[in-house]
Amino acid sequence: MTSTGFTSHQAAAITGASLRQLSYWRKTGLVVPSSQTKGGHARYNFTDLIALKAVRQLIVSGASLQRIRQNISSLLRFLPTLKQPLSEMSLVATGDLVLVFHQGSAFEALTGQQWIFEVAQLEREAAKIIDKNPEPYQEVLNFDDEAGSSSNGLAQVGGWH
Amino acid sequence: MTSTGFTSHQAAAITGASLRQLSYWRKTGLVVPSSQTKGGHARYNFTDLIALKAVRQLIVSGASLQRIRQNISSLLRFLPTLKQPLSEMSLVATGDLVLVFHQGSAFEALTGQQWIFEVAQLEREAAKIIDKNPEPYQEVLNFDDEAGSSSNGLAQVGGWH
DNA sequence: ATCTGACAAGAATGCCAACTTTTGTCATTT
DNA sequence: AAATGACAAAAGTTGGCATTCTTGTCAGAT
Repeated sequence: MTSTGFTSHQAAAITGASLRQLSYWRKTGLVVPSSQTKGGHARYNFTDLIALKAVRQLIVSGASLQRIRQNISSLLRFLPTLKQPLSEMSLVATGDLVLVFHQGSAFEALTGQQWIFEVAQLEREAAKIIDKNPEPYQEVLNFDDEAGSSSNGLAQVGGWH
Repeated sequence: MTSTGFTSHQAAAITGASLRQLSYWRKTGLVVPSSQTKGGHARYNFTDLIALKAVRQLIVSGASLQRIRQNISSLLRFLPTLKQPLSEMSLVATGDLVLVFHQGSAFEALTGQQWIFEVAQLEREAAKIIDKNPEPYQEVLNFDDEAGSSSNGLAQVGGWH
């Protein structure tokens, strides 16, 4: 059985975390390497690296470890269950959460909750409302206004929380 | 000059906010309709609706108005400057910030800061490190491990903050 | 119809002090 | 080379209380 994986040094170099941090996160269970040598030395696999990088990025983004803890372990549980190739996945580590972008939709790493907002939705909503209550002023349907909205539709916000 | 735009009622119905909220947000400057009737009645344009929907979504996502204030006004300033059609844009309103997804990259609405993480980056980093420090254990480059990483690359976290 | 003003409940924020967590550094061990 | 242990500095959290912000509801004005 060859012991594959990244050493602490390598993981630190790749993810930008310090060895001390890796050690502490290991000890406190935030990110535990998926395997280790017979002598007890850490060996991180690539999924571990993803978690480490996410933690590192969250810290850089201003989150505290205690907040991060809520996300990362569930992210690690979340990743292996993904059917689609991870290559099409992006992680966005913001203030204090991790968003997983995958195949055109977004999930919140903590809950797996869907988070993306379909582009056409706000526009459709607007059109629907206008149909029901035709207003005295007529040009309401003309979205090509001074705000820069081009004719082919706009941004949209929506979703279900 | 025809007064185009959405009335308060319409804007409320489309975005899900209450009339009282629209009123308060108007009064406090969070989202001010871009025009109004001679009688002083609000007329929201589509860009305003985007902002309203974003605010609404942030509230639903658990953010407080006071946090939201930091984002929305800059979002409104941000939108009209976009050269690309807004149709290709998505907004993700998370905990307390707005991410603008546009043409494969992400911006934080407040600062316009780039936020997306290129897919190949973590993998490239890993390969680079391995090249420099060839390890005793050899299979480190084999990312097809039990964690579900498929052969065509993995997730990635990165970016510049 | 839509806005404004006024009252009140509920939520969020700021501040401060005690406490806990996180990280660096360095010495020691395996 | 890598992990562990110990000490200390820096940063983050908690709880309580006063203050401020948000929102609903309702009455009145345009």
